[in-house]
Amino acid sequence: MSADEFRDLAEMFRLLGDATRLRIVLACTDEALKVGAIAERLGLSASLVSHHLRLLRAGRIVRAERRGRNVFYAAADDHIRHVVADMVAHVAEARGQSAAA
Amino acid sequence: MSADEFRDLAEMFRLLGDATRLRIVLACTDEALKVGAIAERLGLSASLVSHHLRLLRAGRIVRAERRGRNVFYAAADDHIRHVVADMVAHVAEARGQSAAA
DNA sequence: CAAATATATGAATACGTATTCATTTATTGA
DNA sequence: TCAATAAATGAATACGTATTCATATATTTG
Repeated sequence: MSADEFRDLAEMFRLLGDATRLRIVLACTDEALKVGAIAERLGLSASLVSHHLRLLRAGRIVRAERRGRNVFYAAADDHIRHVVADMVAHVAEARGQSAAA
Repeated sequence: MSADEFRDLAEMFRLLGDATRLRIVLACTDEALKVGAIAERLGLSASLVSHHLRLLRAGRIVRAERRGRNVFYAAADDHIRHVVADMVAHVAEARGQSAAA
């Protein structure tokens, strides 16, 4: 693995490792949502959501698309969706197998 | 996904999201290594490695086995190995496809 | 253009935590 | 038991960053 790949890998884990950001990512994995909708759905301020979305976009975990005065966010690509789904599955399996936290 | 699963998921990402810890995990994914060997290989103090290993062990990402005065660490199970390998592959693919950071 | 709405941004702060250093606890061998 | 080696631990610190608040920018509508 190259140094660049390692950097990307650590960065991706880091971005997903914050509970608020992870909730945001999970919220817009299946459907594109506008900032306000994410904020409302998760009970967060639009400002906070926007700040996190900027980081997620910079890390190419989500992509943004402007439609009128709204900006819709969604998982950046199938890789992201796949990775997140895999991790969810793995955690579920691991829990099923060998007990709790 | 249950609240417990979500907690585990975020915690796992968080633990892997630190570059030093990620290096440690990658170092002992394929073979069990003693603390000193990890430290030497990565150019880190044994103390720092030990601190990180404690967190990784608590998060059930690595497991420890004492042999004499050494303690060997390795990836906790096949789930962890699989997850890490998947992420590495995904990052490599993503880079191959759509450019740089 | 002015008002309204949605999002983004900058600065400030509060909080967590990675790292270091000093010390302590195991474990082995003399 | 004593010395030596390996690992773990606690406290202190330095650093990053999540969150909030105030403000700015874009976009549509009257």
